[in-house]
Amino acid sequence: MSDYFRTLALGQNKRARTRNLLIDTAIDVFSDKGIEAASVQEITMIAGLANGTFYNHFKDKEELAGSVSRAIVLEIAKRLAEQMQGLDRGVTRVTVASWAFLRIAVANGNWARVLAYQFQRRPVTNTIVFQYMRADLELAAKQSKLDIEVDDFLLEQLASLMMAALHRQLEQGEQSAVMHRVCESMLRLLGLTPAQAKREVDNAQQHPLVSRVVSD
Amino acid sequence: MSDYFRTLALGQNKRARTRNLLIDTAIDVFSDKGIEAASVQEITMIAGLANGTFYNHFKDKEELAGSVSRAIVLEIAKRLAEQMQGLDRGVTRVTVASWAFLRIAVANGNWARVLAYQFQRRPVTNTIVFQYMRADLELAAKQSKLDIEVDDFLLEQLASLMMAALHRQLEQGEQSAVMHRVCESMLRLLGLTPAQAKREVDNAQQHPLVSRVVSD
Amino acid sequence: MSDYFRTLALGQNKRARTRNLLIDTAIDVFSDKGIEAASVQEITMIAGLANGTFYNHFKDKEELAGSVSRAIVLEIAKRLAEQMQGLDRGVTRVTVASWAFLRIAVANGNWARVLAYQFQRRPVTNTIVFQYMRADLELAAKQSKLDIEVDDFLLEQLASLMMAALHRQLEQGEQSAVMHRVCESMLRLLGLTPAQAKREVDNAQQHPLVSRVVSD
Amino acid sequence: MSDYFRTLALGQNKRARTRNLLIDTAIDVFSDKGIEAASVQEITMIAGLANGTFYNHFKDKEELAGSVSRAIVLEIAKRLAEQMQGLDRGVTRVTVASWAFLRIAVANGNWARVLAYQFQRRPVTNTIVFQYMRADLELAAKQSKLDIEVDDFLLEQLASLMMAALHRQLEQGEQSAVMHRVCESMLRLLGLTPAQAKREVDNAQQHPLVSRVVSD
DNA sequence: GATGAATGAGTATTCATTCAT
DNA sequence: AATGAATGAATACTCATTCAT
Repeated sequence: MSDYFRTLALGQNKRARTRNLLIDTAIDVFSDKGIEAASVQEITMIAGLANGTFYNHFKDKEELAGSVSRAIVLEIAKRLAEQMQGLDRGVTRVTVASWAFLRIAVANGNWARVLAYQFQRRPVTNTIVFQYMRADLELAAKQSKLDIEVDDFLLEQLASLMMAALHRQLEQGEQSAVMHRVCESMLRLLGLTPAQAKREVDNAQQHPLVSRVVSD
Repeated sequence: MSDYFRTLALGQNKRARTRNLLIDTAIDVFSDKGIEAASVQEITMIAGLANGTFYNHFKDKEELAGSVSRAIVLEIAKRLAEQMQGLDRGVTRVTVASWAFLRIAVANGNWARVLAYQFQRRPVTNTIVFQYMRADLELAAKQSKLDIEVDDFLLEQLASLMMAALHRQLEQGEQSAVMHRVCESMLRLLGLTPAQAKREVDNAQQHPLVSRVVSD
Repeated sequence: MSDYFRTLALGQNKRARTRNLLIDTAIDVFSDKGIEAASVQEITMIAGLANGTFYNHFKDKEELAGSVSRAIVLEIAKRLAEQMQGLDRGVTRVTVASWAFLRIAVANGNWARVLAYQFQRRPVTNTIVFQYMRADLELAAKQSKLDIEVDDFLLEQLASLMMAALHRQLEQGEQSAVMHRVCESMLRLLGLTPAQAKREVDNAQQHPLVSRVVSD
Repeated sequence: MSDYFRTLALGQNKRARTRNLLIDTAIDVFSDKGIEAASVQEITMIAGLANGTFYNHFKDKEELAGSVSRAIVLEIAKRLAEQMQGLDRGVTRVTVASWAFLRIAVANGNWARVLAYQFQRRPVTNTIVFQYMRADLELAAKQSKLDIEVDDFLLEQLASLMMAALHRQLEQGEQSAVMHRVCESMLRLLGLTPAQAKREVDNAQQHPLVSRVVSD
């Protein structure tokens, strides 16, 4: 059973610990049977809490689902932000961030599943990660004179490609080939030629965020 | 209220007529509140039928959802097949078919919504339309020496782009700009340069399946 | 699938043939899942008839259940009557009849099951077989000066012993040991000593109705 | 309305009290219309509880039926055990226990009905009462050199005789004659002569468990 | 803050029965 | 006689939510 967020809250007060226990449990249950099919009762039971405790922390399942995805995305964003500080080339940033995002999500199988479920329900493009992505895209567009319009629809298209990659890997296990390919697709979509796209992705693969992940 | 499939069944026996009435009603209800949230009771009530009648025609809601999407996709495929007989250029076929598919789905607002809901639940790439798409892609790859691998994952990526376009138009109404753009994206993803992609889509827009639709 | 009663009705009119088809089918379904759990719809479907046809022949499931058990019991009684004409010793008649009844019922596995189910629902002691049984008991009581009172309660006790034997054999297959034992129990209940009871049953086992059955 | 088990739970926590309220109510409803025909809704309504409360205590009606019969049988067994401590003669124990069991069940009219219904559904011979019975039978067989084989089938035969007596008294009211007679039958079945059986039952009738019951 | 028993609306599903064809 | 589509009452079961302790 996941204990990621519970562990993060170890030093905090009881309220925070119980809340994160619920989030950890929800990640497991959501990823197991989907968000719709999961019931509050099952989550609290598995968490070893009483039924009513849930409502001391969340208004309803919807709020929980939002908190869960936000917590996951925030956690991934935090790791990305730390390591991408040096990069100042937009295209590289986009490529490395996409690949690393997928990698981290899939490495935590349950995170990927929950994000995939949540993406079906509400667009993810307004999450923090995609706000960073938008900045990187604008940087890349300016630097590389890309033939694109950086707007919501572009982000949605890129996001849906990433989700297609998540789905595929949830069925077939983590595969760097899938990530390589979807990153190429994203760059092609941004206007790079197949050859350029391939070269960019090959380079990105060298970045610690990506390569280290591959090896561990 | 939709009456598309009911109308198709006008000449047939009562069983077929009731069945298609249920399908028409389900399209409305599904598109209104989603497939999960829709209840059998609501569908039968709106259809003006008794609760139990549903189960004379479908095992459960899942079977209905499958029948509904299949009926819609088949209907779209039928229209496409008729009009695309003359086209023998792979890239053109892919472009026209994608645009026309989107156009027909969105023109029947409820069809698009149901397909979008169903796509979240099961991959649509094994439906008839995507079997045609695969053939066209193989043709295009050979004729135009595209740098792609025609496999399931390619289809899934293309499908997810189309669904992104559907979603967008469901929120903001039918827009040829959105379709133009997503078709360009698809072609870029197949390896065409932005300029080539734009030219292809501009040409496709002249095809009756696309332009006529725009006008009706 | 059973076709016993259908075959009996081969020469008769269509009404009789359909009716007996329903009876045959009901025997199968009743014996498979019990009378309560069986549904009219399942019976007609398996019979290859339309739903509504049932009600041309029976008022409801209860009437069918009655007809089915009556048909079975009558059929068994007919076979017994033919072969027991020569016997004029009451105790022998009771023993042979009981054993033969059990044997025939169990040999038609489905008959035994249906009788067992029906016995739970209504006392069987007013069926024709038990009317014969009563006569034989009275004969035996007079001839052998048995210390019994031949009344409904005696018949019910004997019937419940026979049903216990049926149940046992339905679980474990036909076993002459079970029949031998339950017949001894019945005779003990009628006041015979264990030794007498054993002797009577040993003799009864020679009777064609019993021994022939054992061999076929 | 029964309140036997509710009363037993008076000192316990609310959960136990509600549970026993459901058991008491179920005894009434089961005995009124049978276990199959009873509905969960009716039971909760009569108990004055909400529909869903049922499922906080029992998985389904089947589990309730099991709990109800177990509670009844356990209660009867408890009373028997207390009062039969002095008896060390197997045949007497069997006779007294059988008679007392029947008497207690019938005195609580609804208990007898529920047991009769449940017996039709699952063999009762593996309940606690019949485990005691088996021990007593083995004792009796050794002490009195009975010509019997103490196994499941013997218990089933004896149980079915007892149920025949229950049925009879449910229709016609409690009658010591019926009990006297079925106890004689049981002893005959164990190999006693009619005269011995009668004497044993006459003696057993003097035992407090039996005679006191008769008087209260 | 946590508990957990109780609630009751909501949903799926079955099935005997009717009746027009 | 048979058909079979339609009915709708009946029932089981789930689950978000409340609230007294």
